[in-house]
Amino acid sequence: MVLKGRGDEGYRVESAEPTFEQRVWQVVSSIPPGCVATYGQIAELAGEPRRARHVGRVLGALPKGSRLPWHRVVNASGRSSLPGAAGEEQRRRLRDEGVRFKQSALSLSRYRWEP
DNA sequence: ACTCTGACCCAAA
DNA sequence: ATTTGGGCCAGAG
Repeated sequence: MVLKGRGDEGYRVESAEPTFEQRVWQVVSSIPPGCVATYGQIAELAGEPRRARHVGRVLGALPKGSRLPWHRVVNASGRSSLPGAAGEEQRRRLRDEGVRFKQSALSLSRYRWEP
């Protein structure tokens, strides 16, 4: 249970409805192996269309050894949005799940997760 | 209080 | 195939 101060409004308990961040975690964790989802798709599934960017921010804030399958999230063009080594790491993990790349881009029509 | 910057997206040009 | 402009808004300085 998390208590969060809000200045002049005292404290409130954050355990009732999940925050956007928590919904993102939930959605990402349910992407099956060998499938991918786009940032925009995650945002939409989390109930906040047009907030794709924030999904990226949430994922970027994940703790180092997170068990969340962050590598299954790619951008709308089927590419990794991570720079350099991180991007290669993501592609490596996806290849390990059977995803094939064509010049560092995968086919969304083929691998996109459809809940 | 304000500016800058994004693990983004998409329609239009 | 590429570029551009607008939408979005939480952090960091």
